[in-house]
Formats: sequence, structure tokens, C-alpha cells
Amino acid sequence: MEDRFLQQLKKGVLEMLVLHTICQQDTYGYELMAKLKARSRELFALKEGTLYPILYRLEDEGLIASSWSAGEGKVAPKKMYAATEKGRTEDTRRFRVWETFSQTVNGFMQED
Amino acid sequence: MEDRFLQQLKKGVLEMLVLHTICQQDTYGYELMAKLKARSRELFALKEGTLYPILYRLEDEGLIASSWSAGEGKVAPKKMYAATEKGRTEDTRRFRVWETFSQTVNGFMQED
DNA sequence: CAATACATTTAGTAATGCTAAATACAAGAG
DNA sequence: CTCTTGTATTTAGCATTACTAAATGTATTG
Repeated sequence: MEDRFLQQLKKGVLEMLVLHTICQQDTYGYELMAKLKARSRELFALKEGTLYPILYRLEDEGLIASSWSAGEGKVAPKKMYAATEKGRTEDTRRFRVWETFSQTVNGFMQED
Repeated sequence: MEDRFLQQLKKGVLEMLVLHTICQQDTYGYELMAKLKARSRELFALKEGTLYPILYRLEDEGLIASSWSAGEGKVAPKKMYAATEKGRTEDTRRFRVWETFSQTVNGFMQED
């Protein structure tokens, strides 16, 4: 990434967006990459090495759960992810924290 | 800090707020801590170990410049910081990046 | 048969906010 | 006089996380 500042902004936020996307609909890693990219106007165009470790962390924390889809015919099985109850609660909480945070920062920056 | 998520959100933003505050008015480390805390409704209540390294980084990058104030009478000299031209330009740029970033994240989270 | 799209894994690095502690001086309380 | 508090700066070490880079494998298309 060319902009170190932007890269640092992403810390934490990325995990929130991934969790949120899985909360909306069950999905798998490769598809998630495309969704994140499309829904963020290319701002969150992740490489695999960024996304997969996030998924492992979310699973370790019990916020999402994985299962291998049955590969039908020639379609290879995919590792599907679904949000847990704990994950949905945390998703809501993080959004609230984000909102307070971003509003506070905006207020700070716009203060004369 | 109790909330790891919040801690990660701060990455990058903190430096922007510090630079912005110095751009508004010359100041020094200890006073900056108080300003940040007050203007962010306690959200950015930093310890010294967080703030001072940020100041050294900003100075290394040439965004701010330091000088020791003359200690008058019993008042010990303070290390004053002022924004450079480069710093003011970067402050403006970062604010634009932050705005785009936060709007994109908000759009992402509020979608459908 | 080679190249591309799909799909997952992992190793290693850089950046930065945190805790914790040390140093130093001045002023006020007991 | 001593202790605590407030002011002011410095530094060591840790944890987290986004990044690059590469490896592996299957299926499809030219």
C-alpha cells in the first residue's frame, strides 16, 4: 500500500467489516474478498494474506464458525463461514463503538 | 485499555489528531495530553508513553519542529512544538483521507 | 498444453498504541 | 523537614494487525 496513514486507519476496522459481511449472509473467503472490494469502492481490496488470518482470528474468538461445504460434482468444497450469536452481538457492539469513535474524531477535526 | 477493538481503531488517527492540534497552535507535550483528552471527551486520554513517541515520529518526518522555551524564573524550559509547512499540508491531506475513509466505512455498515 | 480463475494456507515484516517505570523540579500539607 | 501532588520529559518492552510474498491445488478456456 502506498499510504501508510490509510493503512493504519484500517486497523480494527477491517475485522469489523468482515464480521459484518458474514453476519449479513454466510459466505467463504474468496467470495468475501470480492464483496469487500465491491462494497467499499475498492478501498478494501484485500489480498488473501490479509483476509484469511482475519477469518482465523474471528473463529478463534468464537465470533464466526466454519464448515466445509459439500463439493457437488466438480465443485471443490469451500470453507463456509457463518456468524455465531456471540458474533452478532459483537458486530452490533463494534458498530456502536465505531460510530462514537468516528463522530468524536470528526468533531475534534472540525473544531475551529 | 479494556477494549482491544477501540485500541486498534486509534491506530493512525491519534497521530492525525496530534498533528492537527499542533497546527492550530504551538504547544508542548504535557499540554497536548490535556488538550487531547478535553477535546475528545476523554476518548483520547493518552499516557506519556503514547504521546511522546508520536511527537518524535512527527518530528522525524519533518511535520513538526521543536525548540526549548526559555525558562523564566522558576519555570523550567519546555520542549515546544510547531507545525512545519510540510506538516500543515500533510494535516490537510490526512483529514481528506480520513473523511473518505470514514464515509466509506459508514456506507458499508449501513448498506441494506 | 499453457494460462487464467477459483480457493486456501502460511511465513515474515512493519507500524503503532499500550503498560510501566524512571527522572527531575516546584509547591503545598502535615 | 518530609511526603505527596502536579508539572514535564524520556525510554524499554509488549501485543496487535495489515502488509508482501509465496506456495499449493483444481477446473476451465484458449
